[in-house]
Amino acid sequence: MTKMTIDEQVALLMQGTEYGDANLHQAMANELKQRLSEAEKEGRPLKVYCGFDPRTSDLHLGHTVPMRKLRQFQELGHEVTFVVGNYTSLIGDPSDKDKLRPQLTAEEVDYNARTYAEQAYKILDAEKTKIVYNADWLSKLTFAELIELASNFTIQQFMTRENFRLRWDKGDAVYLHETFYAIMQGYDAYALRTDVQVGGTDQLFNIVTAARKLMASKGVQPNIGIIMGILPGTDGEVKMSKSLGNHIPLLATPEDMYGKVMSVPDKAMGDFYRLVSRLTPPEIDAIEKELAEGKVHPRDAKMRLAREIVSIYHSEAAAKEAEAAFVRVFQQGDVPEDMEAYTLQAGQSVLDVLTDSGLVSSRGEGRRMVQQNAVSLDGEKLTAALAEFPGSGVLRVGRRKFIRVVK
RNA sequence: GGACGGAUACCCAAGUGGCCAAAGGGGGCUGACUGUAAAUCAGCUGGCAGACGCCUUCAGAGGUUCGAAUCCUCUUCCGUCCA
Repeated sequence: MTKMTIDEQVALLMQGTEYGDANLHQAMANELKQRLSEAEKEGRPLKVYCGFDPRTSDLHLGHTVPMRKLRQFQELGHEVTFVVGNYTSLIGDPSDKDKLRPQLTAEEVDYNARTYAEQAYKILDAEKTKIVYNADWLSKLTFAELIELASNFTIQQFMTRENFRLRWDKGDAVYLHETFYAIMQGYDAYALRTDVQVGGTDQLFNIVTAARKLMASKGVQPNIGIIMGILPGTDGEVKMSKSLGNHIPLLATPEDMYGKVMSVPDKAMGDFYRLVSRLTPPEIDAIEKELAEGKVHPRDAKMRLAREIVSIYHSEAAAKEAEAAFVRVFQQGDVPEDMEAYTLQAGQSVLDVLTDSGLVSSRGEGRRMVQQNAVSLDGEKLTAALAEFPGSGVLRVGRRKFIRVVK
């Protein structure tokens, strides 16, 4: 990447951030700018870190938002540390939930941490990434030290946090150990002596309140918080999450990933561009301007986005192929080029084939699909569930389920 | 430790002896319309059969009853208030 001015760096690094408060945003941007120039004068890179909670091994696009940000720092020549929260995971961060999270076993955390890092290297530059485990320092803290750390905070501070507040007001349990999470995260920042900490809006309190306060009390310069906006799911409404079923897994096939991106509502396109693409602020501004002026069809802007995302996790070639398949199936109403084959058995009814091939999960659902005109063979609607299956061809159920039936 | 209240299908939530496979909403699916977008409209949304009907399901285990998601007992989990 060509050398950017400090202002350009700040613009890039603040892209996609979300502080929920203009003053805080401005304060962080100012501090970042100042810290960048200090570092430049001293001829050192900024130390940047982000903690990852390895509670799942199946990452999706939403998890990559802070990683993307770390990558930007790397490209600007800064030093990135990837902190695996193997100790904090034992507690379970209460931040993004209105419910208590389950605690994981050490083995689960360990397994997840490894697969997490592997997938993270799709985004991060492995050469330039340092991976550390926070159990290395957190497990050594004594009770006396914890008391000292904890004395920086009041119950009131925690109770003003929305997620605790909500639970408190609802009369739900707020466990004492949940408050340790913020303290531990703050201690991470202190232990690493970093300039910048990246995290999602759900980490705002941990990063901006807990970490900064704790660092200050320890006499080190508080870290700057880069608080990333939340990536919405394929519904465009709420946070991407596997449990809500609106996620795009990193391990999705190119076609699937492409299709899922295309199904994202237009209104969420900007968030996707800013949070999970490699485009720079000026490039994104240009796209949004063209969209606003009607020079670009929203569909085409989204196709570009889909291509971009598939390119990151697969390859440019795979993205082109996925796009071709998408155009073929959904824009031209044709069938995919390759699909699974199913061998027709003698005497099978339409319903038999639907269930046996796994296109539907029960005979009831199969009947429903037929009744609802969702089943076709080579483009001909099949309207009798119990009729004998006509013969070989491409069997389609709904918009996106296909199978090749052969004899 | 004491006194209460709760656990219903993917989620929220009604239902307090038969008319309950269980209202309503959300979500999901299908169709129409589209740009596989949004919005909108219509239908579907436990399993088998698809005409009647049968089976499994309302935290778990027993019981009362011709009949229980609904009543009783015990168990598990959760919450509230008091200490």
